[in-house]
Amino acid sequence: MFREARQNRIFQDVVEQIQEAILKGTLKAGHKLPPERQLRDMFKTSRGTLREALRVLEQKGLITIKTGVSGGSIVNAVTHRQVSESLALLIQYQRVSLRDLAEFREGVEGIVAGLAAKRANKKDIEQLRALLSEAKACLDEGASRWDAFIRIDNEIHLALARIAGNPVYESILQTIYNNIHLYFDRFLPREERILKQNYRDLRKIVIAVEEGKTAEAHSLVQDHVGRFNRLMEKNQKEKTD
Amino acid sequence: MFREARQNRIFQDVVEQIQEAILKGTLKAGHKLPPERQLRDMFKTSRGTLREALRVLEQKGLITIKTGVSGGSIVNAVTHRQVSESLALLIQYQRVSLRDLAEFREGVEGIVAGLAAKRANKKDIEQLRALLSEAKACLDEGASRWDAFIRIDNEIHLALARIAGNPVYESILQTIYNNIHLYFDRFLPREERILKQNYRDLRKIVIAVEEGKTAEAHSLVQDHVGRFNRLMEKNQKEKTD
DNA sequence: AATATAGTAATGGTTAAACCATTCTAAAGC
DNA sequence: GCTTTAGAATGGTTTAACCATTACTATATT
Repeated sequence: MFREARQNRIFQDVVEQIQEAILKGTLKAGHKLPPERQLRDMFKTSRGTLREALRVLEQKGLITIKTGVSGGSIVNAVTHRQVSESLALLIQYQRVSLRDLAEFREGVEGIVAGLAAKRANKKDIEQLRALLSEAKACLDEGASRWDAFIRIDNEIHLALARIAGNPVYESILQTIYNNIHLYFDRFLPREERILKQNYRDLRKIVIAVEEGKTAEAHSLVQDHVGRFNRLMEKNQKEKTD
Repeated sequence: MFREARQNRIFQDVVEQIQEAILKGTLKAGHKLPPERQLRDMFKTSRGTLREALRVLEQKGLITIKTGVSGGSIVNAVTHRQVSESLALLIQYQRVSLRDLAEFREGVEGIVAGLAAKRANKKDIEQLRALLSEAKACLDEGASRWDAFIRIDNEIHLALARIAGNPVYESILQTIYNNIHLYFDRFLPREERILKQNYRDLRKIVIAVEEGKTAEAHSLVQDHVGRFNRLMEKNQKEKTD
């Protein structure tokens, strides 16, 4: 299955071989790698070195490691993986300001909405409609479901990214949404008036996508994201004053 | 300097502590961590576990490890680091098509150019002008410097991203340019006519930025990137036919 | 029979001590 | 003064053992 390891840094060679196998599709998502002690023999190396290699692969997001019997290293799907630690780190440690993120989202999500309007098929529309009615339901149930509403709101944005059909946009926005909740939790005002406004925005957006109106979808999303961002920014100012 | 390690996965705890110190600025870029054997004592763990932690930090791009006396783990700068392996992996293994990347660049670089035109100061303009005359020089020296010309072309694009003043756009575009050369090398036709056209594009773009014409900068860059992409795509088709 | 409980084995996580490989520095020799 | 060589400091690797977690199975209890 694998070559014997060579090179200065043996673990690096092991990483490359396994990565190669995963990315070339020899090892498919969901497959389980042999146990560490067996891999050690296959690569003719020591367990410590092999574990350093697995650590790197885990950090790259290529495998997930579980303990216990029937645990082990499981191959992750290559697509849809987070575009990365690094962007996540930048966001988490706020080297990137809320304003920066907001500006980015306004620009990029506008483009994505335009593409989505151009490319949505019948099934995509159905998904958007389903999310929309979930959102409505949350809103009707009152304050207890507001967090669920916000989650669905995000899902609609990510659905648009998927529908846009470009994995670059999709993975980047996914990374951003995976981390932006840090800001949402702190600065997003939970008021019915605001959430209802959001719902009306989303509804208009879905309709524009459904009717294939690219320019309208673009500007609607831009406005929606922009309004959202200004709200958070105002809230941020008030909290830090 | 550090707490003693705890948690299920000890190396994870070590990673977090060192990462915290780096991102909070306690450990500054260029600083050297103590040798492994000393860190092992500080964290009251074993060298193997400690090395797994260092491997993770290295993979995250937070430290660089060198062998030999006066080697060791050196802290990297947090900013301007690659937005990541993952996007890089997607590009390198061509899970992302040239078409996807092209579409992304057309959209995003257009936005960035608009922002740059709005925000460029005198010094920024000087930098752009300098790059532009370097590019001209390469072009005049003929075919031997064409690769240098392409490099400078990329630098101008990245300069615009920096001038736009949003680290999110900047790091993402940097990651893309760090990897896209794989496509350039294969599919970019080296013809004087094309490079000259590129130079004229760049010149117009710099002038638009200089004069603060945001909309013009936006559409010029979009056209420039678009033309470039169509060329590569045509070349890709011919080569794979 | 259904359900708890305890045992068992497979797997990753950790430790320890030694040795190897690389690289800088300083002493030795010319 | 230059070159060569020896030493030491550092990361890289190996080995062998033990610990911790978890799924499954056999047993005991109801």
